[in-house]
Amino acid sequence: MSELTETLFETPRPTPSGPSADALLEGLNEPQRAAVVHAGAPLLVVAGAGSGKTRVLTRRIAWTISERKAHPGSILAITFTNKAAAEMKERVEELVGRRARIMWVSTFHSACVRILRKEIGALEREGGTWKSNFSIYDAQDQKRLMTLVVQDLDLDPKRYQPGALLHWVSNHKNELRDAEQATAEARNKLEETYAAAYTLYQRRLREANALDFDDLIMTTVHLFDAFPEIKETYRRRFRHVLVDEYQDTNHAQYALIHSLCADPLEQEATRPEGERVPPAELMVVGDADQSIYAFRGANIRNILDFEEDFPDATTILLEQNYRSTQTILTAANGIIGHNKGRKPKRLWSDAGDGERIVGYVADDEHDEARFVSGEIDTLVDGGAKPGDVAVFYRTNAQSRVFEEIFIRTGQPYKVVGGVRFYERREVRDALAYLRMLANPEDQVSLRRILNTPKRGIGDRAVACVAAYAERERISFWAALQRAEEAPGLATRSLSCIRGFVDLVQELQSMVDAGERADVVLETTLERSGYLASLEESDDPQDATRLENLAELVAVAREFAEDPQAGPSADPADVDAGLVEPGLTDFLERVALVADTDQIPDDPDGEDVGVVTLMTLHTAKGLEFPIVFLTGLEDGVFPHSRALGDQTELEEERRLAYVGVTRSRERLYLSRAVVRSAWGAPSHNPASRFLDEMPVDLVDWRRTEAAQTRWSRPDLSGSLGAPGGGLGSPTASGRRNFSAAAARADAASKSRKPARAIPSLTAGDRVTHDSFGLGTVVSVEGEADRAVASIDFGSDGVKRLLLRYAPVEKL
DNA sequence: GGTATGATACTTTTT
DNA sequence: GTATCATACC
Repeated sequence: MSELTETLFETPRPTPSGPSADALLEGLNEPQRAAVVHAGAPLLVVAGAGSGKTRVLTRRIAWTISERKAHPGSILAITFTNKAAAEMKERVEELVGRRARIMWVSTFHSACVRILRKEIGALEREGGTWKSNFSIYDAQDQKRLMTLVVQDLDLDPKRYQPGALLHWVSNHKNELRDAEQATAEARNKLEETYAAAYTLYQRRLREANALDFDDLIMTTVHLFDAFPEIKETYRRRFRHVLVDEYQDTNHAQYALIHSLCADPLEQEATRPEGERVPPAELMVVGDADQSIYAFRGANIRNILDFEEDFPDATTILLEQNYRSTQTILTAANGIIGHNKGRKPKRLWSDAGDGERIVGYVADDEHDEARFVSGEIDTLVDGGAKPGDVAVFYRTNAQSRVFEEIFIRTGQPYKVVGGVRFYERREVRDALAYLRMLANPEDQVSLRRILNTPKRGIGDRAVACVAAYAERERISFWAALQRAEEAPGLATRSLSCIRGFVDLVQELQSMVDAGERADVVLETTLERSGYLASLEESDDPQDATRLENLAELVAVAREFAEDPQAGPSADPADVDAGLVEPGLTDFLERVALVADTDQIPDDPDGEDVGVVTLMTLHTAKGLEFPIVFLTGLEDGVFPHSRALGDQTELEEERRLAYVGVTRSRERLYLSRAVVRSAWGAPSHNPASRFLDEMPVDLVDWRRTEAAQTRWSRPDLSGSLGAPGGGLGSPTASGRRNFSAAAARADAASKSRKPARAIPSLTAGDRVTHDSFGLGTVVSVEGEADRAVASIDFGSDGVKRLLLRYAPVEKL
């Protein structure tokens, strides 16, 4: 950071008149300026990787406020993560001062929660209306609830896997199709069952006064449809709507934006001219080439069709990259150029060619990790900071070998993602207690902690109470309070339940008194015996659990003392007195905030930072001077699930594009000839993405270790002489095939024989965990390894590699 | 009702 | 490699 910028930050807060127009446009190129000052018609900014889109967004907001005199409260800016939202707000505040605080800058989900907390009372549910203290169910809660639904409907959980059902439900919600519609559209027995599960699942959510992530969006859209006057309130309020990462929006999110920013026809018909609410001014920013969440419902068509959806739209293209060397961009362009049907776009840089890309073909994943580790040592010796280095991989499981070697060599590192803090068992248990206290109808949370720690309320007792609740049409919590009346309950169980009910009531009185979140949490952990049970245990893991709980208490305390600090804090709410240090607001904060704090900020000055490990998905939006892109093998990256499916392969390619463009100065590419995936070693050919880059950009290397290995007689085999040119990754892969075979053979001797795949033929109906219901089109292959083409309806035909998988489990 | 054991499946994932 | 689940036992 230059002295100049530092002084700039130290100048006093901008006066109410704000910065000068010149300052807001300073340092921007022509298309960037055009995007900042554009007024009126909907605007699409196609922003290539590293083209300064965040700068454009923040400057545009500042421009709108200070030059076009928009009220900050009339601005709604949507980002994909809370971290991005916090950063954007901060940067706008630096430009226009404190008044920027009342803007809404948040994720789709947070924005919807804020609307729903205020308005959801308008919507009906069984025996009343929704209450604003609703719980928010995440993936784990959803799975628990769906498991209960499968039990209630007496379905075979093998045939109807909760995960597959949820995927199906989620797809419907993203498309704004509710359970009634799904039921009406069901064309066969199987789909009817799926729809029945959807229906009951939604009923259970309503009974629990709970919404899942997808509901947050869908319900808001439905609310706007059902109550035009509510929609109008928000249309009047938001005059300027900005959406970041538009390529990752799904249909429901699109509909939400559309209802705020399109000129509704029905309005023109029913209202006199003067009373119409004109549409908000819309700007969306995105890059179709970086769309990597289609598998989660994101619809890349939203960005591709923008000009048709908003007929008078303007499009601005940002192609100049300010991040990477031309070498890196040429490689990235080479890869992404292989995708069909994309709008032409070519990133360029005036930063010069820079370093050549380094490639490495490893013997196996350990060798690959050794190479990365050794290379980092060399770089650090040459003056690089460990914090400048990132290691990317396709799946979280691949992080292990890197961790092993870094631990051994003493290289400090940080893994981003994987098992997150808020997904740890003890943290979720603690939060389940709190959620159940805040919303006693929340059955999933209640049942989670009912017998945690063990207090003698087992499956039998739970079943009795559940049956009683069902019969009396009362909530599970109400049934617990009246457990004496439940038939078939053992006296022993009954007294255990009484003890639990007393505990909860005592804790609830604390919540009702408006006690601070951290106090409630600590008391709960204490009185419930949860802490004691961990303290008594001699499982070493439980010591860590205690630490994590202490950390959670610290988070709660921080929140209670200053509700406006923290990544998703919304000063607008705080100023309006909406956020209180109590339980509901704390729960909302943790429900919608992932552990973004894990990602280290740019290391400045003395801080050398540590090496960062993460998946390619997590890497999106970040940048590092030095990047290692590992596991470049067909079957790993691109992922085996995507092989043979054009659509998915293109998404993998975009992921490769994202990975490559994260790098500023140096890029390393590596692959392993043999890699152990769950038990058996497998031999994978070089990733096709390697062949898609211009050959002359990459220097292929090998190390001493690899040389010795190849010259060992038992490993070199008869397929070819060791050594020789290394130019082609495919050639060296071949050479090592016998090594792979030898190891695979040795491994298989100590392993029990693989189970054959039961016959699977065209026409069979199957379920898949992610894609839901499908019909088999064809199967090719042998006993323990086959490729099946399966038609998953709206998801298209997939080709899946089956390994020892029984049909039903696919 | 609780616990130890073994078998089994699962490895993209922001909210 | 590991988390979850079913089962058999106490």
